[in-house]
Amino acid sequence: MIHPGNWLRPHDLLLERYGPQHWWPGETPFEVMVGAVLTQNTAWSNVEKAIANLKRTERLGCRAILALPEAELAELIRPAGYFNVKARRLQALCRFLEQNGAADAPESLGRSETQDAVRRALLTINGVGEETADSILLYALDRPSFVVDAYTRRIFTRLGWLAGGETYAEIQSLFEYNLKRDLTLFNEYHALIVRLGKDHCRPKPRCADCPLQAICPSST
DNA sequence: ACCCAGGGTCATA
DNA sequence: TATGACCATGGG
Repeated sequence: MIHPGNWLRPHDLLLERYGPQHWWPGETPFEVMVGAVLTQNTAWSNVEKAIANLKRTERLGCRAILALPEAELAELIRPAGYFNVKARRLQALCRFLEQNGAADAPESLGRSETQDAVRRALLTINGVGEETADSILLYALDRPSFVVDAYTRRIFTRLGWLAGGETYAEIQSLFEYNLKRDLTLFNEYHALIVRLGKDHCRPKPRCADCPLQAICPSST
């Protein structure tokens, strides 16, 4: 471990500033899963347009998405970018849900299995990598899996708590080892990291008025 | 006209 | 295991 610091402190500082985020922005577990795929390397504002199209046409359902020709699905999600790739990924996800008896109740996926088993299963879906799997686990299935995204890496590298070259699994382990394994904590922590990232931790940092100034070396 | 966003896959070495 | 090309829209 590079940094022996208090890994809860950033969470507390962010919570103080921003308040509870109550993530994920989505009304149902299935919508969360769809959003997790659509937001891959894509601004959330674009994902919202795509999800709005699915809702407007009453296609925001597992069976509805499977019943749609791939090209038509791609057209509906066009604003989210990579629409051909993502149309295939969404149908792969829905096929997986159906094959696992969760087509009519996505939130029930893997209820009788361990978290690790569900994670490994999710990772077999084409288009579901580590971050997407963890986002689904945490925000759609209520499983305490810590989500690591580009903001997490960037923010904690700037804090000096990461070297920058760590793998996803290494970073996730650092958080999970140094924090109490708690659904609400993991949920809020990642949401707050994204909130901070959008305001202050773009590639060009805006350190002025950053909530983490108290513990950030670049603010001196 | 750039740069970037809440990644993942596949081919290649 | 580790890079690099590729996927594509919309907002700053």
